[in-house]
Amino acid sequence: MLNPSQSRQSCICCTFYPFCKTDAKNLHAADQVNLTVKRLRRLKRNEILCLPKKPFQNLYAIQSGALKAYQVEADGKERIRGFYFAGEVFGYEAIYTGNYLFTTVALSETVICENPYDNFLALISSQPTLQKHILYLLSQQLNIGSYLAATTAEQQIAGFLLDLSARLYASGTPLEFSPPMSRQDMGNYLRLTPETISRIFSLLQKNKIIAAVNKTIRMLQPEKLQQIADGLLSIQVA
Amino acid sequence: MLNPSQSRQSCICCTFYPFCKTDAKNLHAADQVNLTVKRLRRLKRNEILCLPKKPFQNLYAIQSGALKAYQVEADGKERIRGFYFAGEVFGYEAIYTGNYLFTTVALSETVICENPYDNFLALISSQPTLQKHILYLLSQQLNIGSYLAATTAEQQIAGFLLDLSARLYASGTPLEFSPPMSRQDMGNYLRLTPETISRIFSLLQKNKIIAAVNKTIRMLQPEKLQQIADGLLSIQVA
DNA sequence: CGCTGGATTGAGGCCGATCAACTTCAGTGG
DNA sequence: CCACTGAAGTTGATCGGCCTCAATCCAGCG
Repeated sequence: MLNPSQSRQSCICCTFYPFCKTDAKNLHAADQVNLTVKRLRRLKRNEILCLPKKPFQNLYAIQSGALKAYQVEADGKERIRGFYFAGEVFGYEAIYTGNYLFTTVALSETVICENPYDNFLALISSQPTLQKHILYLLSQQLNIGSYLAATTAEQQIAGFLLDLSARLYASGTPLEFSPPMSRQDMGNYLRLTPETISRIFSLLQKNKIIAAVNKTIRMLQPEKLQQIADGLLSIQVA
Repeated sequence: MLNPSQSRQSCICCTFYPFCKTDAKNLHAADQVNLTVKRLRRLKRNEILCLPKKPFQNLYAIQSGALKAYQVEADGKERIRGFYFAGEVFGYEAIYTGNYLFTTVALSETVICENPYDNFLALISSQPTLQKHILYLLSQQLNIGSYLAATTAEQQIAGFLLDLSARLYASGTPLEFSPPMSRQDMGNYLRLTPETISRIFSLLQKNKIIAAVNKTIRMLQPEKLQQIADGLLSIQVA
């Protein structure tokens, strides 16, 4: 599969590349079609990408940055349903309902490629390799968030950190990364309060399992983090 | 989309029909290919369909019955990751990892259509309508289990019941259905104990919101169930 | 009829939520 | 550069919902 650890400032590092070329020299007929309809967009922090009940039209390939998708529940509370990072695609859920379900905002400066679904269908029909890649990406989405099924807070948080490190691909070592979302957002997503997040982060630091300096998290003992996520290890309180 | 309320004893009512015909009179070239590889299988109750780490090869279209997919966690406990009913497709998650992740067993007598993935890819490449339908089904899977994000037990259970009623399509009214899984399985899936499931079922009955006779559940006030799922209403304890 | 496993009901304990105080930090303007 | 401000993060004390453990009930079945 594609290597998402590269910089994603241009199409050449997009998750759809090389199926969705824009280099003029490489254009085929199908790419020509594609070129006319897709559109690069740059979102500022907190800028809204889409709103719920908006008719589904586009899939979005994230080139850099991060998105958060949330619903406003009937009781008025915000509930975060997912985060989307560079190399991933947002919008699949809306195929089923025909409308976007979530309010989606950029967590930081974010570059996305807007791809109309009709065009997308035509594109993957003409390119079996791309079709396979798309199904792969969709399958990935089905697998994300498995740690949400965990029962204890420390299991969920450990799983979340491991997931982040795998999906964020910090430039250097994957053991160090900067979550683009607030503790509040983490807690909301994991159905935990920011207080609980904070407490467990503190315990993880006291046990030298992670180190948090500024906004950066370094995993000192990822294997222990995995054990915690698996329910094989509990954090020492003392 | 297809109407899953029909009986599903033959291909004519499969979720892939009419894309995946077996009627000799309607065979096209692509169908011929398909005919040679797909295979109907009948599973007995508790019969295992697939095991974790088995290389991914087939997608399974469920014609009748129900499947439960679970993992055995590192700590040895069983954790149910999903239920699959007639008209749905099982196996998408495995595309990403290349191996099946779950132990999958039949909850009752179940008829499935085994479809090799390579053949599946070829099939949908040749049939844009089917491709669209597949993406629709995949998107549906992404939307299932949204009630798992709820915070309270009664919200989750109410959401689960509404989900069941929509996906089980009981022959007569959708307000009455028979969950094919035990309380234990429900609780495991929702991260609740069977005791909690039982208690809340009792409360729902005392409040005349549902009626449970034998294994059958009848929703007396589905709108209240929806309100509970949405966090707008709490069950009266008295 | 008794056996067996699931379902139900009750009593007490623990984990995470709630509420509140304090600290840290980013952003702003003097 | 520093003071001010408001939001985010941390830490502590208390509360409540769900889990745990246990007893009982019940349906299915030989």
